[in-house]
Amino acid sequence: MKKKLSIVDIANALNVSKTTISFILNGRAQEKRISGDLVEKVMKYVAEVGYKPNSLAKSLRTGKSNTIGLMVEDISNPFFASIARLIEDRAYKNGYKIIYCSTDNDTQKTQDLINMFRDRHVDGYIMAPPEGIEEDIESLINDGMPVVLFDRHLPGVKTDFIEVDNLFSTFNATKHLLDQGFKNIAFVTFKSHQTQMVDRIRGYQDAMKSNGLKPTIIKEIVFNQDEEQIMAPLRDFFKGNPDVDAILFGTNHIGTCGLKIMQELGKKAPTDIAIISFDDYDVFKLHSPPVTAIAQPVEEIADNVITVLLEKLNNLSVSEKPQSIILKTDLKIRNSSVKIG
Amino acid sequence: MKKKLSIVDIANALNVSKTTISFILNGRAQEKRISGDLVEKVMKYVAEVGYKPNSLAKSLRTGKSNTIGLMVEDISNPFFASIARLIEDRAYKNGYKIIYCSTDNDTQKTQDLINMFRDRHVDGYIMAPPEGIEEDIESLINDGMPVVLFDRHLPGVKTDFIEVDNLFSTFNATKHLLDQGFKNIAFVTFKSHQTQMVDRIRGYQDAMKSNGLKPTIIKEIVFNQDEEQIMAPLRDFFKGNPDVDAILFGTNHIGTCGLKIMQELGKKAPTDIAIISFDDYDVFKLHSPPVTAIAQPVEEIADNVITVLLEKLNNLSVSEKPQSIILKTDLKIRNSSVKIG
DNA sequence: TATATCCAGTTAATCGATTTACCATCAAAA
DNA sequence: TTTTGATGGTAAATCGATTAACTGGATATA
Repeated sequence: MKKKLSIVDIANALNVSKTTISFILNGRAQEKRISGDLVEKVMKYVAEVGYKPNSLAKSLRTGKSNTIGLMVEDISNPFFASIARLIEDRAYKNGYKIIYCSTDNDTQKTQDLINMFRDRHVDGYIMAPPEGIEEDIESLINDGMPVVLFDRHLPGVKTDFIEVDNLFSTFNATKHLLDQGFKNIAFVTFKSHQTQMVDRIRGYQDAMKSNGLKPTIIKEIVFNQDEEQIMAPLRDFFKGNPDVDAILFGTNHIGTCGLKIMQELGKKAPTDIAIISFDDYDVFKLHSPPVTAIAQPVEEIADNVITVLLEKLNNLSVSEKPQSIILKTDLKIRNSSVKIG
Repeated sequence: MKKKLSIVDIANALNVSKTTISFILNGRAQEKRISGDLVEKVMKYVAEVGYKPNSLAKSLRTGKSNTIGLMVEDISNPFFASIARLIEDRAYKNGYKIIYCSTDNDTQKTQDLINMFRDRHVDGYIMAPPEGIEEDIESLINDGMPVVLFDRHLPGVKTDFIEVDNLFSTFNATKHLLDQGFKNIAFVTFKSHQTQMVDRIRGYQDAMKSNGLKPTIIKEIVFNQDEEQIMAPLRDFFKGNPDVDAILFGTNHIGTCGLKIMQELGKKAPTDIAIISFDDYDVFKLHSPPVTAIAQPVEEIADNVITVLLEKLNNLSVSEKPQSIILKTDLKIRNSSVKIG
């Protein structure tokens, strides 16, 4: 177990002060008038022995950790997993590491995680915030930490966020169902007061009303890690509402559970019930017949998130007006929502 | 922006030396004979002002970072995402944070990532290693770092690993197809010399041979982030082999791509071609008809991985014999592989 | 009486960097 | 001759913890 080299070892080996080594390694040689000869000698030796500065020590001194904290609802959800993946790539390319975790939409857990991130001196935060976390986020912002929210935002909190046009997306999807001749359209989703969910429900309601229909069939299910806790109420809903002819699901997860229940009950889409789900992914594409879905622009979201955060990390432009970026979704119309007969 | 409190601030406020504070906070008060009165006073004050030790400074001094580096092939793949999720949960419960990244099975990228992890002083490594990384892993182990591999292992390298019985799994799946009366069975997978893939191919070959058939229809596709790079050769394969009546796919990703191609070409499973894929997930469960799949015990894998790593982190039992844990898979038989007619 | 042991802590070194403040030397300018 | 300025660096403080070694006084033992 060879001991790791420190800057002192380098300094001693070359008979130079560690200050000089530090300046050279940080590209401040010119500014500090270190001779080209010495710079070359040091660089060569450093490369030769493979010396790398200890980043803990560096972080302790400078206060920067080159780490970004990423908090999503659930990293095993394909929507969040693919965004995490894209963010990871861009972050690494820019010299940042990612520490991530899943909040489970649990306020207490999220608070603990924020404390942990804080404690670890992450340089910036990216999060899909749960409810009730406003104060903690504000406190972060007051302490000068860059925070970028995505997928949803916190109404009172002044910070940048990236999300999609949820209201229009479900409005448009509901319209699509109405245009196909469906009337008893239900909206099934997770129970939540988060902005994205409120907007999705509103979109559904607005579309129904604009067609003179009552948007009354709304089923909200409590978020739970254990899938059976979601399946049970969903099953009840299907059994209790036999006259529903179309369902709009609020997220990919609940949409997938819905498909499972339909499989269980032997119901076919779209002949028995037409289906549209928020968040497109392979399950919907490959379902036969394929399921119409509201596709979020995952790459664009990830790109915008990391771009905004990097801007904040680089400019120290503290108090520019926060950006709100609203992206468009794409209603992928597949034949499952065509009314037959 | 309130300044963060340091141990010195606490010491000054209470007129006590910082050493004493440190001992108390680290539960060494008894051992160091600090009076109960003082302990109480310090604890109370610390709780009151919400002081938290700076973990960077702590890590710098102690050499421990309470961080685990997790490297998977691709965090957006459901198999790895769910394992990551489970590991994350257990790690946090035990006071460890996770830094993760995707290797893309790229040796160079993985080397860079290992260096980064090393640089960040992670306390332990969990990885699904790509090819050609043997030396780097050995160097980690020589430096006394705990390393646990999963999903595959590196034959020459002496370290713990957790994986499934790949050979039996594909043997069994192939047998199942043979029992159904299929004869022209193909094995389609990613090109790889990794142990899990070698075993999976062997399982297929052994089963075919044991039935007196030639296991010649093997298609290996180069791993690529860009899905179309996978789809194209796969499409060619389907078109070029019209007499294949069943396919065993080596991973969920390639299985999913296979389903997409079949959808494209209007081929139905199992009437046109029977399908079995390694790695079970929603896409296979919900496909109609559902796809038979080899389910890996994701929770068990994650559990074993983190348990073994935590053992290594706690015991400093340096040189016990490394454990090789081989778990069983479960062939989820669904009707798509029933030969009809 | 001299020495050892127990208290209840404290001093100072240390981890490995960054950064502020300073110091010789020499040439040119006043 | 003294002052100024550039050149090419270095010494020491600092970030915020942990930890080995020590201290001064009271009590117990030889």
